[in-house]
Amino acid sequence: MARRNPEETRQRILQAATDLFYARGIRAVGVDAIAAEAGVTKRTMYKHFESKDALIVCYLEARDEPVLTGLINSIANAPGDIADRIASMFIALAKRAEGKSWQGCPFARAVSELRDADTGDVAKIAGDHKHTFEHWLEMHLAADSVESADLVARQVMVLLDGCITQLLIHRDSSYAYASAKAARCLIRARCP
Amino acid sequence: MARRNPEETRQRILQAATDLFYARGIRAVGVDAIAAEAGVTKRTMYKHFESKDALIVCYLEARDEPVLTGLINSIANAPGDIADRIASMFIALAKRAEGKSWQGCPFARAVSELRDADTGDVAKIAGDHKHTFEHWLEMHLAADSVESADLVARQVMVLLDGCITQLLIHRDSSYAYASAKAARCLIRARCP
DNA sequence: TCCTTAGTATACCGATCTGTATACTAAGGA
DNA sequence: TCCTTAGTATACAGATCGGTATACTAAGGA
Repeated sequence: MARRNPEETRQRILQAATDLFYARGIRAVGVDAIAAEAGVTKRTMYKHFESKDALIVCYLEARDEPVLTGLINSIANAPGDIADRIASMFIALAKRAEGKSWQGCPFARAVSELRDADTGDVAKIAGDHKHTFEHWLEMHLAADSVESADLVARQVMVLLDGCITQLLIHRDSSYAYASAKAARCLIRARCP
Repeated sequence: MARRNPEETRQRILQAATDLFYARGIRAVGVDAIAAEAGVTKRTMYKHFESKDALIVCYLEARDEPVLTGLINSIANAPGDIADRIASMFIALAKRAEGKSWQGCPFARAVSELRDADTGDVAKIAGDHKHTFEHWLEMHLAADSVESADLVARQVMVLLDGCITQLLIHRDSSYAYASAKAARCLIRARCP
């Protein structure tokens, strides 16, 4: 089976790492398991990624765009004003969290798990990801003439990650509905 | 050094496990490191705890009361009405999160980290802990005549864990201030 | 005095961890 | 034809993992 497209092989390895890291946790998954899942020898894996740490970084960097796209679509494709549309994001989240394969936010979980090692890189990737979405929210809130769009965007970020944590612990979608109501309230209300 | 108080030895082991699990993560810490930190041989450790899994469970169960006490005190000892006092909890959290030893919520991190193994036990302990505090909040909100105290308590829980996640990722206390304002708004506002 | 208790010291088990070494194969281009 | 490329197969190194076995010591109570 030689002479395959190298880029395609690289993607298969990255996909295997993504599936396993997300499902079981980063520290819980060994490189042997990743290579086996990708249908590739460990030697080939190390030709494409110099170490497990590098693979972890690539895994997180690769999640940035699809996760953002999913969140943004759940807002952009919803009806109503900006408050309704952001509330819809929480409802969409509740639906996804019902599936067994849903395991929360890969960025928050990576930061939770890797507390001493290369926390620097991981925290930066996670922080950039969260900041990107916060900025997107701020712009869209401002476009709908919401006052203090920066503060409200930040509060929605807090609600989002809090909602994810509650869903992961309780597996009870009513936390998403409470979060949706809170978001609507914070976006619409004129708070002192 | 024989003939020590067994209960005191057990506590020393549990304290070492607590320090290491919280600082570095549960999967990242080996039983050898815990025994060494406790100044005890591995053999002694296994006389007090039958396995690492049992030690993990004891670690989490032992965190329940002190964590709750800390949160409750940061509310009970603050001035103002219930909205002000709950807002103070977020400010106190921001202060604690400035310290390097602060690493977020031990329960949420344990659930994040242990996704396949004995997730059952761990998720139950974490869920009970969160529910206990949510119930405490609900009672105190109701005592101050806040409408929909159950909903508002749930929303404060979402804000709390979201705030912790943001603080852990960004290490930026302004997220706590935004959370405090959100909590005040949700407690005081009459939302549709 | 003797036995139980609580612990130490040390060594080991098999498994798994990240990572590397050696040797081979099949596809395609010059 | 021959060389480079992309990969396989297998084995192993050195460390660490959770957990156990053997043999010993020192403090107290009966």
